[in-house]
Amino acid sequence: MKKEDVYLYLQKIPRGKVATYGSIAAALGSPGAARAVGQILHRNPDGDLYPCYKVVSADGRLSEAYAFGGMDAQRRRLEAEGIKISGGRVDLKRYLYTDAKEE
DNA sequence: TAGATGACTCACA
DNA sequence: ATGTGAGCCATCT
Repeated sequence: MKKEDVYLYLQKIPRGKVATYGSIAAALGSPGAARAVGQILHRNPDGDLYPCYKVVSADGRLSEAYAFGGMDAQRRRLEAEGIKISGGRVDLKRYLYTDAKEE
């Protein structure tokens, strides 16, 4: 799994949808590499170029350590796409996107 | 090159 | 519901 793949995957997520660290890792062929995805996003070179705000935890929770303004900025971006945030979480049942690559 | 770290996730108590 | 322990992978020291 390469960080480029993660960046590409992020750009493939349609507007109004989100993905979890685990789903991304799995879609890239490395289920269980959720941490690697986290690291890649953490070392993200350009948060404005890659929609890392569309990535949430397996429970739909946002990241407290979001590198570009924190969970607050992340929530605003998600809501801007029509995604409702309830209690700091999103409805994965409605917004989770998993139809990208599947190798 | 080896060891430690972390935007994770799952299982169990 | 909360706390702990283990597995996973890319990057940093």
